[in-house]
Amino acid sequence: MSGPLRTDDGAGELDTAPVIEAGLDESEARDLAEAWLNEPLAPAARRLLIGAVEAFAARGYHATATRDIAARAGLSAAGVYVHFASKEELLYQISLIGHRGTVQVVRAAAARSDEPAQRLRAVISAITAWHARYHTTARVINYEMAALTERHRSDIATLRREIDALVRQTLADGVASGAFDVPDVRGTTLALLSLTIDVARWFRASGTRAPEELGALYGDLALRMAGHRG
Amino acid sequence: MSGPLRTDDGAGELDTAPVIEAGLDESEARDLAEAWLNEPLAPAARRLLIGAVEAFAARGYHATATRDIAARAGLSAAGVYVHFASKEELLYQISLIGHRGTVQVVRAAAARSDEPAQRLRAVISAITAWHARYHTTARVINYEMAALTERHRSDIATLRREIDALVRQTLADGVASGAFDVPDVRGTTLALLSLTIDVARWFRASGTRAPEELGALYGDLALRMAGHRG
DNA sequence: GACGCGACTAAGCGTCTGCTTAGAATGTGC
DNA sequence: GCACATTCTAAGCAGACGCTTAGTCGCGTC
Repeated sequence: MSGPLRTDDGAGELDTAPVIEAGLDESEARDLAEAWLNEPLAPAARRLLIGAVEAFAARGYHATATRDIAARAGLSAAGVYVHFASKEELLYQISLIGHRGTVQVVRAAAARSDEPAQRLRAVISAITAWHARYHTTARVINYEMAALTERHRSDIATLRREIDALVRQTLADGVASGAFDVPDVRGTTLALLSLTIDVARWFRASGTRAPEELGALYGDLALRMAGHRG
Repeated sequence: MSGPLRTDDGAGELDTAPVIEAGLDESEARDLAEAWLNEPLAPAARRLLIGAVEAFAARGYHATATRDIAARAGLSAAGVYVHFASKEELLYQISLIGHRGTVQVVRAAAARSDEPAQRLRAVISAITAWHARYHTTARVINYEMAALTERHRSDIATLRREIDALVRQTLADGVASGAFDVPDVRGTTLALLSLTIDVARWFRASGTRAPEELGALYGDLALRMAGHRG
């Protein structure tokens, strides 16, 4: 079986070991930059996804030619279509895998504490660090959604809604317990997620701030925005 | 003289009357959506810029054909090149006019008070409201910068640096006066601007929040992020 | 009413696009 | 050593792309 990936292949969920680094060299950094892609795939398909992420992030989906993606993966122009049904399917798979990774990171962070303040800090700093570490992937999945078909876009929207609901609930819990002071829970949720998503736009690996440092800063800012009494 | 707009035409600065609305009807809303474009231009050039903003915002720069922009302006495909030297020049003019408008709005807001807390609130809520009201334009000028030539991109970067410097200075002033508690001024400035820019990504005119309401919310959040003692 | 001039168009240039087709190469099972 | 499936490529199709060219149109000037 196998053949090119098409939408209706329902792939199961996988365990993602959280990636933690400290003082890594260049080849480790490169491995890490591709660690978002933890699905079991044919080597050529994996190379295509990685090449597509790099190209889409650098030039945008529409400005990227399938020939360029093929070349990055060491294939001829036609080689793409052995593994993926279309250029859009490539984008969809990147978006799906990327969003699944984010959701898992968010769930893991939320599981660390039931206390609203600790949970909010953990969740926001985890999303922030993910967007910083995998900023190329994050750029593609956050800014190229318009290039997806309507069907695919609504699949992705479902995953995004889970993250939104978790942050909103954490704020609401904190208000209920008296730990937070939030006059506009909906608007503040929007602002918090907005803050973390925009990291994908400006973050450069060459900058001075490590993903974890940025996560810590944003975790603190989130507590301030929530009016945390501490 | 005249002829197609090219980069080396140095156009002077203009006064932009701030646009304030309350209870507007549909045609007023449409006028308002185009109020970012307050330069004196030949009617066809104006229609081209407006059509280009709509098309670029909806589909992205690279996915937009010059034929589509021409059609929106009621011209033939070749008509574009009577007024603009290239598709990139069209993007650059949009970016330039848009950024000039933002800078003026920021300057006007900053001029309303010397007191750091009031100034921060005024500046952040003004940038936010601008990004919400002119969200189509804001989307183009914030997310299509990579499509500009290097020369044009660095022109735009100069305008953006002014906004960044003003916010950073306001935070630093507040820290110096004891009004703010900001452990990381550089990082908090980044977060504040990030918050306002991302409005362009998610804001829809059909949503429930008016630009000014969102500005007020974000102005309050900014004071919290700055650790304002109030 | 001839002239000049800027605004505009019909047609088309060379190139690039996503994707298909027909077939070669490679590896596996028996 | 033959059959089969899979991976891949060379070649190319039909259409779209940004932009140019040659020329028409309508208007203000004298």
